[in-house]
Amino acid sequence: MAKLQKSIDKRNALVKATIQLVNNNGFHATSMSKIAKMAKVSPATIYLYFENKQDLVNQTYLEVKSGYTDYAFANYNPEMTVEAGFRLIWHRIADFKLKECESALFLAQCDNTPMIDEPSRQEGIKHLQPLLDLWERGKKEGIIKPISNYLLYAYTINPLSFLMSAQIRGTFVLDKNQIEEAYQAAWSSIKLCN
Amino acid sequence: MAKLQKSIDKRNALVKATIQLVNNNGFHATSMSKIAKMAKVSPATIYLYFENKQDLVNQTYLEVKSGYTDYAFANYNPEMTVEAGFRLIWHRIADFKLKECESALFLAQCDNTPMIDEPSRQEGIKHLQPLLDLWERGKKEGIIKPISNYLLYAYTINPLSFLMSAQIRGTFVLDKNQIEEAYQAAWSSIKLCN
DNA sequence: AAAAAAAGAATGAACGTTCATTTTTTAGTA
DNA sequence: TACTAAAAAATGAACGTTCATTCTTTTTTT
Repeated sequence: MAKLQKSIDKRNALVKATIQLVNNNGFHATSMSKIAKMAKVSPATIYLYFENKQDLVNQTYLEVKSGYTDYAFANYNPEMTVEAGFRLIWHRIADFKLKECESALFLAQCDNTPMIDEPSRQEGIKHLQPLLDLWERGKKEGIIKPISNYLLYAYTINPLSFLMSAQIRGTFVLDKNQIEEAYQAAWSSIKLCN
Repeated sequence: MAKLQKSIDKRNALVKATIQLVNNNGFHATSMSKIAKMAKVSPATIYLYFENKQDLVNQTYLEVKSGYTDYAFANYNPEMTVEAGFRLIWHRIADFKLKECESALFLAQCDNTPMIDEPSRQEGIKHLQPLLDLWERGKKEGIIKPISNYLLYAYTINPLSFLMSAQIRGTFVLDKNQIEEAYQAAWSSIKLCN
């Protein structure tokens, strides 16, 4: 196998091991030696690919985050109507959170603890811009309530994180019907009509 | 000072130190000796009040959680109409999350990492029952959408956690107007009317 | 044969927890 | 009330372990 491919494989194994260990045991119980063992690599090898533990976690976060936003906007086109665009993006995000739950769970943990440093967190937020632009357009066109983007996010996208967690914890299953109900709840919370 | 009071004070200091350290540095960076130092106590003393670190964290979680639900339902009365009851509980929860943000931030971290063990987590959920009962009544009366309580929670209560985090991170401030906008978003996402 | 990648063993520091001792509180006696 | 002895509470130092990271050597690739 080519050297480069082997390197990529090893790096990916490390990133994947980090995600799985943090998901199952929490960041506090995820040590470098456990990551190394799960990735079938020497602890010392990690330091050929990452500066230190913080760097490993930051890079893992950014990789997962951009996988998420790439998926969310993959077939979005800014020419769409506001409602169609929102429906599309919302469903892509729902899809991602429910299918790629390993990634989604990891992001939920990162977003709620200080395990990620602030620069990486800021970097991760940038990728959501197309959705924010869509919302601004929706407000101008009088289709979406004229409220802060934080509110719009809190009431349409953030609930999906909670539902994903509940689903993983096994207390609840989101079927197709419920996803549609969730979409209706999201849309009715932000649409402007009477 | 009475012996009992002194004990209570010390226990409270330990619980408070745990909350503050976990909030500021994360669970992974919160050690027993740091907790002891912040509570102005010897590390050994912690073990007079708590079995071990996990027990300290579990107990802290349950204490904060019941403070939260006590506040939420303090002036709620099951005789109220569905809409009035919901409005009241929602505003109490919003109040708590924005004023007692130390507690709220701690709970948000607990709810998104495996730092709390499963029995304590289950215990913490029980206290929300009055809200679930209210929702069931609302569904029967045709006032609230006939959807899962998980969805109702995700779209009305959970967004407040996100807004609280954003506010603490300083990227956003929720004023009185915005709280009312948030309430309208929450209510319009679950109320039943064409 | 030289260079790069990977390894295991070793590092000091920090961890959660316990131990032996000291300090504080309590309760009984004068 | 003042004194004292037993009990309880609290301590700092020390325990064995594990941590993140580095060092030296071996293996693999060029």
